[in-house]
Amino acid sequence: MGNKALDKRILSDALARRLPAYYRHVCIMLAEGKQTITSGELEKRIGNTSAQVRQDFFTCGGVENYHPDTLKEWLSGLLGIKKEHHMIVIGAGNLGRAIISFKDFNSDGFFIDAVFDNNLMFDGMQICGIPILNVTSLEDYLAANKVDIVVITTPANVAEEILEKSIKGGVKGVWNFAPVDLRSNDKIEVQNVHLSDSLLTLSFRINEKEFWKNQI
Amino acid sequence: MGNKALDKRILSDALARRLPAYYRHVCIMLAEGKQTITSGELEKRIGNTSAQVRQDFFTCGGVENYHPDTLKEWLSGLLGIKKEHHMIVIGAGNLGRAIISFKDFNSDGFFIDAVFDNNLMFDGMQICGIPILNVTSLEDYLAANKVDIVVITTPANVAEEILEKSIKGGVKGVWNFAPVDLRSNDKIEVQNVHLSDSLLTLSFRINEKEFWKNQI
DNA sequence: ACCAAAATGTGAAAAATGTATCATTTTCGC
DNA sequence: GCGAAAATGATACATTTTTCACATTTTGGT
Repeated sequence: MGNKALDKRILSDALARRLPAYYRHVCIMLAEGKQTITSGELEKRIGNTSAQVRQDFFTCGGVENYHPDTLKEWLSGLLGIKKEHHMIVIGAGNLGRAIISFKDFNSDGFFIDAVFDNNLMFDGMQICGIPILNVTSLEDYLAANKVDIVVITTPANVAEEILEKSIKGGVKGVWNFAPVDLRSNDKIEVQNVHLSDSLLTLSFRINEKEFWKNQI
Repeated sequence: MGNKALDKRILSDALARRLPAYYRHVCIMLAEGKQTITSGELEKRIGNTSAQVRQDFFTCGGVENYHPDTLKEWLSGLLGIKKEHHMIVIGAGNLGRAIISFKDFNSDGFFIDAVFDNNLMFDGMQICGIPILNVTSLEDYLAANKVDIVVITTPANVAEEILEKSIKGGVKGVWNFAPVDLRSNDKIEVQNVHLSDSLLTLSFRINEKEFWKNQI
């Protein structure tokens, strides 16, 4: 067989970041009514080479054929989209509300069941039909309900504490927007987003480009 | 000299993504009143090895010393933080509002001057003191005002069009939150964020972990 | 001021990632 | 249904990225 997926156990971050893009473009092509998808077509749309697309698919165990439905099904399986994911959001600020109002996820089986905040003012209120609960009840909630993913949109100083409680509550993953670097471990997966960092990376690229223009 | 920064011209994405984290942690340490920073301390806080920190600094041309102020100053220079950056946001939806209400950037010289939307209902309104303008006036605005960075929080189908107008308007960078893969070129730098992709990557990691648990 | 301990800068080795190649398979027009 | 053209799967190769090793420099205690 010689397939890397079977002995490596953990696929590279680079690949893990490309997979959702493959899924996204396959869904678009499916919606466009395309009958066939080729690695060359994915190359054009996504920007990486067709060889890389094929290599990625190979690394992931290979797909039966390149029909849009097959590909979507196969990628769904890899990404865990077939299952339902129950999420809660910690922090009812602007970012929290923005994430709740995103409708994109729902079609892929991601559901937000509750929002938690420490501001008593919110008590009993709802956002987009989702109840806002007091964060003091978080542990009880986790004990009583199945929660797969916790979304952290709190300030930095409480993020670590939320992570601890999530682990104790048997949560599988944390989607962290607080500006701290939470770490994955064998109990929980963490995805740090760091919006500010991303803006600084952009600023860096702009700066770098101008620097080289001046050098010539 | 043999310093890579001088002949490579473009630093790797991996490094470009780490730089903001260095900056963030140096700022925290500075606020904590630390007198000295070591590569080992950055290792503990960020998670990558001290060797990588040193290698990264070396690749970027090297820093005079590891005093917090020097480091912050040096990283600021690399990231282009010393200059003022004028930004506008396209799309006054939830995400747009969330970004506008972020106060984190301002301290680093990033200012949001205006918001654009195609919904006439918003005309004349403000968000956090920032005026909402009609998107039809975007081109005129770009011609009349210095805009460094355009933030796209629109639906996917208009993102490409906004990019074109940004290029024509002399904008240096685009921070794109629409679920399309806009590309950088020699006229403009693009940073795609793709929140949904990041959630799917998390889902993939959770799924992958469970898969291997079942295999043993 | 001196010595020991710790930290840095740098080149080179090792590991990881991406690209190119090509035999085999599939598709498509006739 | 046949043959040319195109696309894939898998290996080999090249490049990039990370880690290692260690001479040199800096720090901190006595």
